[in-house]
Amino acid sequence: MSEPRKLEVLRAIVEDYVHSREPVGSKALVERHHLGVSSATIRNDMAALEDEGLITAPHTSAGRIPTDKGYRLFVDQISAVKPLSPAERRAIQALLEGSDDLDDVLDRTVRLLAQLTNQVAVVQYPHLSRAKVRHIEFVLLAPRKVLAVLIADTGKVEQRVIDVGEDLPEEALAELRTRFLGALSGTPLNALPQSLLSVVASCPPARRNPAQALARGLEALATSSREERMVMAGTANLARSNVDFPLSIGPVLEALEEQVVMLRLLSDMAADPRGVTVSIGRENPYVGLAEASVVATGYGPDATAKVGVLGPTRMDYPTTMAAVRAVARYLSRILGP
Amino acid sequence: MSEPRKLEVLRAIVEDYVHSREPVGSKALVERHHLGVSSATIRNDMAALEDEGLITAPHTSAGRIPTDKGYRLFVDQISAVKPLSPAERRAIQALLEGSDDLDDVLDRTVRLLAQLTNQVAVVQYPHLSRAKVRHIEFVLLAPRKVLAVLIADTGKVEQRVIDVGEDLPEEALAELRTRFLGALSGTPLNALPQSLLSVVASCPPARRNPAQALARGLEALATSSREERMVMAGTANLARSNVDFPLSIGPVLEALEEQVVMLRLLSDMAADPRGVTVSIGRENPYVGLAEASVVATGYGPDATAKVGVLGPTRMDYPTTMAAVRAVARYLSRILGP
DNA sequence: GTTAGCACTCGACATGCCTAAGTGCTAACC
DNA sequence: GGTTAGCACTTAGGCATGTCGAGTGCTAAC
Repeated sequence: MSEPRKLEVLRAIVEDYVHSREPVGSKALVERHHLGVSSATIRNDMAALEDEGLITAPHTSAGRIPTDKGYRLFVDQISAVKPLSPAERRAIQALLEGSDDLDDVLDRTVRLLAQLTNQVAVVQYPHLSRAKVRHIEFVLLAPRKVLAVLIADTGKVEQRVIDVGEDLPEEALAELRTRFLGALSGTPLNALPQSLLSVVASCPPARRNPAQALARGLEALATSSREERMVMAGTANLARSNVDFPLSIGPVLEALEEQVVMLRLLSDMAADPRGVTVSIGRENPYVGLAEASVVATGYGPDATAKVGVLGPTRMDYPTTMAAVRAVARYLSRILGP
Repeated sequence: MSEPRKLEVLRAIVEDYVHSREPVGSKALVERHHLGVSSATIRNDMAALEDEGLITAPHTSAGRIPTDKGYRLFVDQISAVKPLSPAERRAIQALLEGSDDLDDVLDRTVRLLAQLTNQVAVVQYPHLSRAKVRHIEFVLLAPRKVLAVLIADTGKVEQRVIDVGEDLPEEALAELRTRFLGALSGTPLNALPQSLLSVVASCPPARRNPAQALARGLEALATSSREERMVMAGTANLARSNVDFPLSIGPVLEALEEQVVMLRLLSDMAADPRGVTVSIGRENPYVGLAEASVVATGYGPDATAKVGVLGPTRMDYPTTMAAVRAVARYLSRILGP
């Protein structure tokens, strides 16, 4: 029994199953792919593959379907990255033009990716570690509530309402604003926490408490804002591939709605040497995604922000991986220098 | 054949069908509801109701189910608003506490509403017509791209990237910023277009073009920003009531994803004397929502922003309407003075 | 206007049967 | 040893058939 042929058989099974979404048997296999052996031989190979936990039979006398482990092997060792079609290239190219706003670019990207892959696409907002403080604004909303706005020179705007704990007259707030702005303008966001300390220290004792509250708020803005938001598209594609989620797409929708879950998931996906990371079925930390796979990769200057696709375990990995990778590259190019 | 009893029969059919999601027949009807007549009489009434297009039979010998028109009559004339359970009241009360950010409040509201109704909840961002300009910031992103940020005294922050059409040195931009800010600070947002005209006019001719571009951008921010955003929750509930969407929930998900569609839909729903507006099945302008109903109402000072629920035509209207109304009231109270 | 009764229709379900697909195993083959 | 052919066995799925129950519409009587 030759080892390479066994892998070839697994590859054929995965490809056929992805294509037909039906268990694939030994005979159909030798017909569709011209392996030079008979179906009986394939049967032996398949039995071996089943022993290794790479494929499984839904019931006696049906064909085999790949297991999560089988997909994993397929993705890691067998599949070749499929080149994109010219039409797809063109669609991605079109993104380059007329790109204005960050929001705008991400929105179009995520829609495009959803359309290319016929699945749910997710894009995380880029992390702007090198950004510097451009402007700080405090707005008095109610006697004790202050809206803090932080504008970075990259164009990112973050806001948050802060409870300063005591009544603060308008003039006092204005004074604090000039103080903060004067000291912090141009500070890189990741250096903000330290700088904030000295600003607070420099405040007169009477203003110390509200200044402290504001500083905490700004710090939270600078750090937590990093990767907390995401945008997605193509949820309707889930419904089309309804069959692929035996139970229901409910849990998947829940996961998508709980953005925290998705963000954690994306962040946890370690960088892969081949550039695209895949998380298959039960490998996913979230139980609702036990029948889903996520294909993701980083983009942007240091590839910390993620872009990815979510679909059924039974997905066309080579094509999806190619699309994700291509989109990430173009995205990096657009957002780059 | 008595007219009031006919309505009573329609009511019973709607209620039973909503409860059991199965066509309801004459015999079951007289058993469950103690109407004082026999099933044969009910059959006559049902035949009449069918002639009027209020109910229909899926096939020859099944019970009847309400049509869109039947639901409409039910909602308009028959149903009584169901009081909320104490638990529900308590859940809504809890919203009042710890309410900080506008984003925060809306997020919690929409989740709560989704949970209360077991359906998809939608909340439109409130329209802030009385807001005034608090601050304007221009950030140079690239040689010709400027990020404009508009901060209102209500705490609303809007941003947009503007192409000024020509290279603009940093100093020139700073000069424009002081000019704009000086002239516009404190201007009500709805008076912004006029004020912008005079600001542009006051600019030296050399700066006229970029100033014009910036003014257009700000104007767009002030007007379009009004009600363009919404937040939603509970899409997973769609999957649970999968059966209720005979074809697929795909089109519904598409409609939800295309926020423009939903925003139009919500805006178009005229105010109803009873406080809650209902749009049933094919009454919806969007074809993908032909099997869905939307229950919505306004909230906030002038009730222009909408909060609502989307679910299958076969939904528990009285309860849903009560929940929407209650949530809208509490929301108004929180955001009010 | 209401009721009882009856013939009729139709979906849902069970049963039995058959076929196609596929497996595992054994014995022969190279 | 690896490969093949052949065969007995299993099972899902399609199909025809029969039965049952729910429900309707209609007519005649109350």
